[in-house]
Formats: sequence, C-alpha cells, structure tokens
Amino acid sequence: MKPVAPQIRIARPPTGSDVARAAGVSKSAVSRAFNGGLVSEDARARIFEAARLLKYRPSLTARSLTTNRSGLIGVAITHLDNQFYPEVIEHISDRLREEKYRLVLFVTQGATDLEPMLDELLGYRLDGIVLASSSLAAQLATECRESNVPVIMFNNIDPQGRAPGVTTDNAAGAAQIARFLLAGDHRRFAIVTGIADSSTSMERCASFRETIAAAGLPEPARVSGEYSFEGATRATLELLRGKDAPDAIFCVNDHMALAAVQAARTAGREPGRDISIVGFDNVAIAAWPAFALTTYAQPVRQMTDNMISRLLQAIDGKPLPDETVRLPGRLIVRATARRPAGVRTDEEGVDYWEG
Amino acid sequence: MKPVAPQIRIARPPTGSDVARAAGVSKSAVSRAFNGGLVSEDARARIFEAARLLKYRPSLTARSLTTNRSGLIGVAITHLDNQFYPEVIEHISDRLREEKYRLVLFVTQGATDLEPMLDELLGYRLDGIVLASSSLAAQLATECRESNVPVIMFNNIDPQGRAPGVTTDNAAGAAQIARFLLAGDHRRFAIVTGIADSSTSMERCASFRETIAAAGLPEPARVSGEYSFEGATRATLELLRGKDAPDAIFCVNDHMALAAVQAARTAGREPGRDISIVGFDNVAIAAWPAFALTTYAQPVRQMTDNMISRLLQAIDGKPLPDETVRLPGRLIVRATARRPAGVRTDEEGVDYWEG
DNA sequence: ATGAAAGCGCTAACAT
DNA sequence: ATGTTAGCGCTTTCAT
Repeated sequence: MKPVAPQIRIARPPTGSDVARAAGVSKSAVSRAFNGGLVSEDARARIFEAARLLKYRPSLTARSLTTNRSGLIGVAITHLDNQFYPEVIEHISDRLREEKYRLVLFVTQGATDLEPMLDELLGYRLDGIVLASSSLAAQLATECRESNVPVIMFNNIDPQGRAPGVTTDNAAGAAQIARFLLAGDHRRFAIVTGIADSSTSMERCASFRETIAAAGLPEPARVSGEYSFEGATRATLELLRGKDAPDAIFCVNDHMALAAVQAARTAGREPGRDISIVGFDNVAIAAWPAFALTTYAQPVRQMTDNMISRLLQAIDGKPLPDETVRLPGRLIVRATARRPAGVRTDEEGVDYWEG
Repeated sequence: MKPVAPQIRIARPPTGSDVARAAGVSKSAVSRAFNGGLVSEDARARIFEAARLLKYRPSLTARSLTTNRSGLIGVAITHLDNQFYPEVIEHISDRLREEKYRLVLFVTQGATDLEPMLDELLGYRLDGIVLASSSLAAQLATECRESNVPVIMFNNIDPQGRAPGVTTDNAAGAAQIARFLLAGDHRRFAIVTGIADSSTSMERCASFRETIAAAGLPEPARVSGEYSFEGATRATLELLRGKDAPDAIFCVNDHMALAAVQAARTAGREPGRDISIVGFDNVAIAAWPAFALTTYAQPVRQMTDNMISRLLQAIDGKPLPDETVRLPGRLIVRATARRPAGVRTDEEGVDYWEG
C-alpha cells in the first residue's frame, strides 16, 4: 500500500537543468552562459531571463566538485581582542572579495590539539590557508603543505623559514625603537614580551636587545605579558616596583603597550614624562588621545596585499617558495616616549622618526 | 600527433574509493564507517587504518552535494573596528565549532549593493545566515528567507519584526540609563546616536527620550556620531560647544562613548566630574582604567547562545518564528557618570545599578 | 553486514 | 554555437 500523496518537499533551489528547460537549451549552455563561454546572444538572453525568473544561482558547491576549486580561503587567527587582528581581517576580507574568494574564519583557542584543527582545515577543500598568530601555526603549515594545500603565514612565521610567510621587518623595527630610545637618553631598558614561542615576540625582543647591547648598555629586563592585557599590566607593575625601575619599556605589541601605559599611570608615572613606553603595530587605538602611543607601524595593507597575491599565485599552480617577506614599517612618534631630535612630520601631519 | 607523456598531475587528495580499495571493501562501507553506519568491527578497523595511512579526510564538499548540507554558516558583519563585533565573532565561533559548523565571514562595506551580497550569501548553499549590524540586514533577511535559507538577525533587528532576531532589551536598557542619570541629578541631556536607519540606535534613542520626557524634563539634544570614532568625537565637541551644553550624554554604543569621553577631556571636561557619559555594550575596553566607562552590558554570551540554538533548530527543519528575543542586560557603574544612590556590588566586585 | 548502482548540480571533453 | 556524455567524491536506497 503506497502513500497516496507525494511526499511534501521543501522547495529546493532551482538547478541549472531547471533553467535549461525553461530556456529551451541544454545544461551545458547554461553553464557556459554563467562562465563566459560561447553562447549566442539569443540563447544567452533567454537563459538569463529564465535564471532571473527562477532566482537561479549556480551551486558553488557542485561547481567546486568539478573544478576542484572551492573558492574558500581559510584564515586561522587568535587574539581577536588584540585590535590588530580585526584590522587584518578587514584587509584580508577586502582583497578576497575583490578576487572572488570567500573567507572561512577559524578562531583558534589558546591550546588546541593539532588534529581536530587539521580535520577542519583540510576537510573542506580550502583553496588556500592563512595562518595568522596561531601558536601551532608552524606545525599546521607543514601538515597542510603535505596535503598540498597552499599555506602562508602572517605576522608569525616559521623561525626555520620552512614555510612562506609575511611579516613586518621585526628586527629593523625593534632596532629602530631601541635607537630612538637611546637617542632620547634613556639608560635602563625593559621589554614586555609576548608568549614564549611566538616568532614575532622573539624577533623583536632579540633585535632590541642586540641594539642596546651594541650601545654598551646593560641588558634590558624582560617580563612576559603573555600577549594579554592583564598579563601586560602585571608585567609592567612588576617592572615598576623594583628600585632599579626602567626608564623605558618596549612592549612587543600595542595591545600590551596600551596596558602598560595605564599600568604606569596607576603606579603614578606618566608615560612620556616619567617613563617612556613604545609599542609595535600602530593599531587604531594607539592614536586615541587617551594614549597617543609612540609605536612602530606595521604596513598592514602591504602585508595583506603581498600575502594574498602570493597565496593566489600558489593556488594558480605557481609554486610558492618558502620565503619570508619582511616589509619595512615606520616609527610613529606620539606622546608616550620622550622625543629625541630628528622627529619629522609627513604630509598627513603624522610624526615619525627615522634615526 | 598526441603528446607522449601523460599530463603531470598534482597529487590529488585520496578519495573514499582509494580507501575502499586499500581496505578491500566497497565505497559504501567506507562511507558508513565514517558516518556511524553499520560496519563489522573487522572492516571498520581496516578502513580506519587505510584512511590513516592515506591521510584520507572525506570531502565535505562532495558530501554536501548529496546531503544538501554544507556545514557552513554565513556571518555578515560590519564595523569590525567597534570592539563589540570581534567579541561577538569569538562567541559565535566557539558555539559553531562545538556544533561542527564552519563560519564564513562576510565583512560588509558601508554601502554595498544588495545583489552582489546576495549572490555571495546564496551561491554557497550556506546552511544558515547570521546578519549582524549590516545596514541592509533587514532587506537581506527577507531575500534570504525567500530562498529558503534560515536567517537570524543579531543586535540589529527588523523594526517590523518580520524576521527572527536577538537583541538586548534596548528599551529597558536605555530607560534604565535615563533613570540612572535622572537619579544622579542631571538635567540637560543629550544623545549621540548611530547611523539613521539602525534599529538598535533608534530603539535606544526612543526609549531614552521617553523616559526623560516622562520625568518632565526638556527633550534631549541629539547628534549623530554615525557609529564611528571620528563621528562621535565631532558630535560630542559640537554638543559641548553650545552655551546650553548638556550635563549628561548618552552614547548609543561604547565605541562612540569612548570617543566622547576623550572628546570631553579635550574640551576640558572630565567625565564623571564635570559631565556624565554613559555608553552601551560593555566592551572590554570600557573597563580599562583610562576610561572606566559606565555602560549598559549586553549579555553577549546569552545572545549568541540563543541565536545559534534557534538557527540550528531552523536548519533542522523546525520553522523559526519571526520573533525578536530581547534579553535583559545590566547597567555597569564605573566612573564616567556621577553615581546616584543604590549602586550595588556583585560577588565579582562589579558595581551595577538596578534603579 | 556488505556491495552495486543511481544521483546530488555542476563542468568539460568531445561531437556535431 | 550547441548538445551529449562522462565524471567530480560522496551518500543512499535497494538487493543480497
């Protein structure tokens, strides 16, 4: 005994065949019409009209099965509370939209396992992957490459240079900050670092120390701010407590520098007058009047442009060399650090220092 | 004349057939093994072993073609510079991961056309869509629903209630802020609003005005801060310039309130002493010592939980009623507004006011 | 418990 | 310029 009524089905999106039927052509004609193939004006017109009527949109899922392209780029990112990353996401998103790719976002937790992460990243046949600021980024990168998915690292690179990546020239930046502070007559330096295994933190830290050492001054004190606001607050307070408190603190990123500025005030020291604090990133908040943070600006736009271009090339089959591109930034001078001579102003009224 | 050498092909990811062959079973067996179907212990073991060796991961793209589920949830969002949204993204991302969905992020521009947006959203057969803070959200919502894709609005709802959504109870929140300010003996009120067609801004604004009116006090001045930092700065400065300058400013969100606080200082008025400023959202930055912003906290966690649960139910076929769920928040008392009587402290040391 | 076969919506050779 | 055909990698009846 069969059911009398046909099964009620949810209205399904129209397919290319539906359009073909309505327009009186074959599926292939429809496909060609939507992909810039050869179709007569006449047919093309009928096809688009039918498509419009039926509200047809090609299923990108089905398409990706045959083209072997998903149109999806994965972006793995942490520390969304650090304003730098939302800014990065906006830039990436802009570029990707221009290039007709969609952005699949993976907000990675602090300590995640590698495997589940990989299942997520590799299960979808993402066309490419951007690894920004994840602590397991370097490991992820090698795994993904084994699976033949183009990967590129952003702002946090593989220290051994075994994966393609883009960063600001951290060494140059940190060295310039050190020279700036030296020129400002500071003598007792300290560094608030990020998490231990962060390449970014290590590079900036190392270069800063070298420059200070080269000037013949004592080794800067170092405390980890763990890349968090609270961590940096604690770190700064700890640095300020000692009798040999520093007269200049370099925070490895702005997120922590902003915490440091406030911590210093809490401790009764006004940055720029009683103590100098310099950050790295030049996030939007750094320019806020409440902070006026002196900081080294990362060229975010250029970094994302370079990264996406290279990634797309790799997707198009051009092999991506394991090269780390290091782009130069600029030291933006505001008010949280004593100003040495040589500060200049650009056309837009921004003060900067080139040593 | 044919080419002699076969075309060199990039190593392709292994397929279910590869695994089946290696394990000596059929494709269907592999599929069942990976989907909790009926397979003998023996076969299952061989299948997983083969899969491990070949590094096989089922193609979710192909799967979605047959199951008609993509496992993708679209999230459309603007104003990433407003720290509220990165926070929201983190919460959404957490929940989605738990539920085995991936997040496709659409950072919508200020003024985008509807159509390209729709092509993007509907082309991928997204299982569901979250519309947060887009100015065209209400229009997008109706369009998507016509295409049978579950949609839910977040923090910015359809004023006519023709689409499901979640917000904080904006009316209750704004009214409470007004009562708080009234209790603090303020008399000349002003509002810094968001963009004109934002439901959120309108709701908060309307309720605030009603409460002030009900108290028999003159209509608050209103200036648009356009949801931007610069806009809010200008708006505040403008308000402060007049001879009849307000003694209390309600900013429709924290992002603008933070600008207002700094603008007030620029104008020589210290918030909490010379003028009172209250925000809405309770973003992380509001708690920073530099601001200590008094603000109405949105229950972000509950909002996203509610939203995702409902969205997933809709995806599972349970029809989603066009209901706007309004969750209660809490007025967090910090230092930017004069404190009336009745401020209490919770277990975590947070000061709040319930009127 | 297992396999064969059909089909999801599309694209891409290959004919014509 | 257009249609036919054969998959893409998977799930899902339907037999066995």
